[in-house]
Amino acid sequence: MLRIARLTDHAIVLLAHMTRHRLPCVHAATSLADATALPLPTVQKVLKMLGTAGLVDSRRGAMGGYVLARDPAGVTLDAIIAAMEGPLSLTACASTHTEGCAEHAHCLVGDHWPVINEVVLGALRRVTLLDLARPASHASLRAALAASPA
Amino acid sequence: MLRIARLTDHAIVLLAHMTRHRLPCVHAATSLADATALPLPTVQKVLKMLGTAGLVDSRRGAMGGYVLARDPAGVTLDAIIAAMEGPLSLTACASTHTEGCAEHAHCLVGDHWPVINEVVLGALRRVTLLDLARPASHASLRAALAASPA
DNA sequence: TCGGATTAGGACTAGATCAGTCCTATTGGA
DNA sequence: TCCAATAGGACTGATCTAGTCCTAATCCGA
Repeated sequence: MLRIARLTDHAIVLLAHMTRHRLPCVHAATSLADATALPLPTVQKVLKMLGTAGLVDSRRGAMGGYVLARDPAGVTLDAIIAAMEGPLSLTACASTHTEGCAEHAHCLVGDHWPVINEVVLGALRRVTLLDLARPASHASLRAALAASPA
Repeated sequence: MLRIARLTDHAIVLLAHMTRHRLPCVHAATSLADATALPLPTVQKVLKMLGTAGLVDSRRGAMGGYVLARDPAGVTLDAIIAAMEGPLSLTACASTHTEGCAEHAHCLVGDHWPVINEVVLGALRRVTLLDLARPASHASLRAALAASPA
């Protein structure tokens, strides 16, 4: 467990596809749905969320569609997750560790969550969209991550 | 989001309490429920799961209860999460990346998940129960984690 | 030997969350 | 003016989770 939402997974697939096919620039939701074999309504929903988060730009009207808003090398995995699911917090305490946790008085552990949270976040921040879009051999990704001992 | 289950959070609170109060050795579920202000049935459920996973030992009968099965310094956060939620996998693809993912043919991203999964796992493996049980200032935890750049 | 204390194991229910779908309004180009 | 395409929101069905409860098994002490 501790898994990301499926919509987030879809978002990554879509963003990776847009990264690999940056030439036509504008991708209509329908063409993305075809290319990724995801249901169109779902693709539309995901793209809307990514647009709200500023990860993709949208163009309405005929010949409209979606474009990557930023350089794939600058888009980190944690940003994608945050766009789809809100800011990462392993527990309710992790972000704001005083409120939201009824047992805070008894829960001395709560003090540590923000730190742990930050460590996981750091791991996700080391992966960029460009890494994710690189097909097949993950030698490059592995190398990038090996820089810091896991 | 990307948060751990609440039962896992409870498990950590209980384990941390048992770590801090190792003198009486055997803790009855009732006394743990009192000490942590968690509902008794929930505490029982969590302890049962931790017992199955081998993190605590149980003694039935009068004067029975639960004891830590291992040295808190050797129990890592990822082991606790695994005990409560099964092995960590950020997506269905992450563990066994061929089956379980209907879109695998279109999803070139899937290749990267095991790597990312391992990085997050590594972060969680650096935190021990002893760290979590240490109250107040998380200087020690922060120091332990600072060993590897986040 | 008996009775009370305590865990083991499983089933069950109510609630929350999530994925997916659909509808209507808005926008832009031909 | 019409068609193509996104924007925004509401809605539903399915899935998962937390929490509760019940019965059986076990152990200690009187």
